[in-house]
Amino acid sequence: MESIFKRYLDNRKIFTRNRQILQSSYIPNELPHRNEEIEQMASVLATALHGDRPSNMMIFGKTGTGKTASVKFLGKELQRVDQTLKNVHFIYMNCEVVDTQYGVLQNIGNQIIIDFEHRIPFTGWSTERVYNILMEKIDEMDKVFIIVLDEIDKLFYKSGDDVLYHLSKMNDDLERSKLSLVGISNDLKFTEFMDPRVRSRLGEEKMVFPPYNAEQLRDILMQRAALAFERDTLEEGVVPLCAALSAQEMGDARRALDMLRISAEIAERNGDDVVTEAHVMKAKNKIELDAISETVRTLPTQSKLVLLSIIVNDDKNNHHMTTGDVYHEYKDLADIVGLSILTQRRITDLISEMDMLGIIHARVKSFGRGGRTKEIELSVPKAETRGILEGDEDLSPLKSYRPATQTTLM
DNA sequence: TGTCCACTGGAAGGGAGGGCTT
DNA sequence: AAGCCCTCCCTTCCAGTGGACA
Repeated sequence: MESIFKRYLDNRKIFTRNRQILQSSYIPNELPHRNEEIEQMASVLATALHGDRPSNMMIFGKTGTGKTASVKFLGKELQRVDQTLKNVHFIYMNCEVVDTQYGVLQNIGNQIIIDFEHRIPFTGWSTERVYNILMEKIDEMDKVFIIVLDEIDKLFYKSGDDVLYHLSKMNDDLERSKLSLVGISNDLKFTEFMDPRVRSRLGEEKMVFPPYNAEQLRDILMQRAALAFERDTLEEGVVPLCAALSAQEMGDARRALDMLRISAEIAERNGDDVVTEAHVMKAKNKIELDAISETVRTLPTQSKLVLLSIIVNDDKNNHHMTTGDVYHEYKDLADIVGLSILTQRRITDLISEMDMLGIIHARVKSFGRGGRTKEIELSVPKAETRGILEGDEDLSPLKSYRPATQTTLM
């Protein structure tokens, strides 16, 4: 019998074995169009090789402009050069994941402390204690520590500048070791709200990564495509199209790489030998849709319920609803599914969160005597979103729920 | 010009849940 | 076991507000 896998075997391969080269997390040996930036950062960080403290640095730039890749690249290089001297300890962390005071200190600590029984527990200790142990350990090692805080704005917005204050001050209290901070952010303005002392200490050096243009994106894609694809598997227009589409999206290289990879995956799954521009367009749609459904799917249950309330309102031809409208509907729905009913104050926050995620659009508007409230609109496709929400177990009693008080305008 | 609506969004704090310390 | 600590999710309280309307 012919195996169902046969047609996949017969296929010419599109990818080489090095498919992961197209992941944005992959750090290539060379970063096209970032020489200047890397050079500049290197000149600052090189101080560390002689055992001196490099200036603290802030790096700004939109998503996918190569900030993280450049810094990680430098970290790798630094450690390679430093192999004999052992002067430098490079620490990287992403503050979207580690976004509390305690978390940051704990994370740094555990990157330094190798022996298992002395690790810092993820909860239980006072922050001060973690700080003290950390400082002791750091000083004891007699090295230059470069601590990279990626997406530092997230940390700041969530937990304030206390950690940053302490970390930037730690250097003054160290006797042997030295510590230098590198902050990465895609938000240029966030430092405005920081304590001026922290701000000036953190921003001893500043850099801005400009977005890539279509041409530069093309070079980046070409470089990786050469390694990740077999010969003659890409139609000529594919790379330029990915580059052009992503250049419109603020020159996001990550996006461009994803698009290229997904285009090829679509082709592969179709059993096509060559990736065409049509595949790219499909990939573009898929990326957009996936991003939305992923955010919706990972919403907390209460937020999902609020979102569903917004959809139900929209169903009632109420396309511009207020917080009050949503809250009314929400209470009904929560009652049906047997979820505790939160206060309106809390719902206001959930609405704002979803606004920030781009799932809905909410703006404060005054209706004169009608009061001042948020006007809320749905900004995701309704049918798909409803489908996702109904897939949530906690919301299953609401499957195909339609409001009893359906107001029809006809 | 003032009133007044329907919230907004800050502040403070409670309590549950994780886990350490003694 | 009792006493801590830190974070997360949430409540309570409330001063503040843009603008239609009287």
